[in-house]
Amino acid sequence: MTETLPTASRQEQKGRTRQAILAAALELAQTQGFAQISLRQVTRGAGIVPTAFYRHFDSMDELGLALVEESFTTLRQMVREAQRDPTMRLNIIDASTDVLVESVKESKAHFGFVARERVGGSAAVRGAIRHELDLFVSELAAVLARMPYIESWSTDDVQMVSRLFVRNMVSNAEEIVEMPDGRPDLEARIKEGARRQMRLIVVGFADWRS
Amino acid sequence: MTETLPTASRQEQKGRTRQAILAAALELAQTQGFAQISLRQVTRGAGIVPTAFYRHFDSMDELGLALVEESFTTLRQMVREAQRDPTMRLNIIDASTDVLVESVKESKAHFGFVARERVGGSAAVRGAIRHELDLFVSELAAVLARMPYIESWSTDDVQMVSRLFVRNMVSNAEEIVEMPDGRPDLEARIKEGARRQMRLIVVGFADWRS
DNA sequence: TGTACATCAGTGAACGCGCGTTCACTGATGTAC
DNA sequence: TGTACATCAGTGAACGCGCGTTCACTGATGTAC
Repeated sequence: MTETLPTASRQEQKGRTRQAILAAALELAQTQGFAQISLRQVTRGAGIVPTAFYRHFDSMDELGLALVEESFTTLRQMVREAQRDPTMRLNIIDASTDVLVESVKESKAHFGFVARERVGGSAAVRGAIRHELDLFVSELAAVLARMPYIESWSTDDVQMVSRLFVRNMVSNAEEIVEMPDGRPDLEARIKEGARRQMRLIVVGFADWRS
Repeated sequence: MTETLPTASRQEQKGRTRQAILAAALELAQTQGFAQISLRQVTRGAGIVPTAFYRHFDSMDELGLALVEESFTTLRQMVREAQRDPTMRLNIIDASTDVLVESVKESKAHFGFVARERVGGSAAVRGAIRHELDLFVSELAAVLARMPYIESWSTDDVQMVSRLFVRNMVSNAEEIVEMPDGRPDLEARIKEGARRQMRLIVVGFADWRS
């Protein structure tokens, strides 16, 4: 792409093109899956010529890994938001369900990317997502361990609860991503289901320990 | 393919080629995902020329739908086996976990196909799997409803339990499919996790009702 | 501040490749008499 | 049982297409003096 804005430094412009590539790839991946999209489709979507792609990424696999990174930044932001939420101390289950649903609706593309490519992507992308999800489970466990009520549990139990939470998070994110727009009834159903599942896990583990 | 066995009738031979196509596609889909494999790869694997493919399927999508059907036949066989298992009456949770793990190990390709293509496949295949899984949830609910202990629950609760069971079944099947061979320690871990999750669901719903 | 040169993001032509699909065909199996 | 014809699973050549990647290039931005 040639110069369009008067104040663009070389590196600003390069960054903007990189973002355009990432955005185009994320958009295309939503309908076809990342493994199905071609380098040429991406560059067409980003408004550059195919060969310019190589100024930013060595291969489609590297672009995929960049999208994994971007997606997990979004996920971690969700957890940070949840921690800041004051209603969290009063009612973990309802508050975190609300944060999950709102976050997923806000970043459908990133959550959908993780849910889809976790299992359907190329070997490299799949591996990176697995690794990030494992990290994420441990990070969430560290957060949960400091919560009232949970703080008395064993490390193993907290890790297990975290694993189940993340599994449910991925499942529910899948459902929300595929939810057609303008169906508040469906959203309420999914939310109620997510709440019940969380309660099942928390109550179940409390019973366990007693 | 020209005649090889002396007793092959035309339709027997056709059926054998069809099976070779299905087997080759299932095998290739395991490593690359069904959406990533080409008609020519499949026919190469099946030992026929690309154009012969059209004697059996109109398109790769139709082949995918045939694999969905085949896979769910395997899944339903698992439920039937579980129902015949006499230890089921005594301990639903342990017995059904055992049946699940054994069935998945025995039919990794089919379970992997469902877990993978449910979310990563083409629109047609994805849709067919969603539909079959919904049916499967209802069928399992009908089976569960006749179980001692559960038979007193509300229809809604049984449906919800069935949904959670199937969700956990898919998650655990994913893990077992990806399990490297010859790791009985990992298998035991997954089995123990699956047992705990089932117990969480069953105990959680019992509490619910009281 | 002005000039001469370096850098480098994006261009455009060209390539060889595997793809899905068409078509006319072959020759073994199946059927009618 | 033998012959003549029909069926049809699998063949092989050919096609146009989008793909990833190479290469020499252009021209605006950046830098040294």
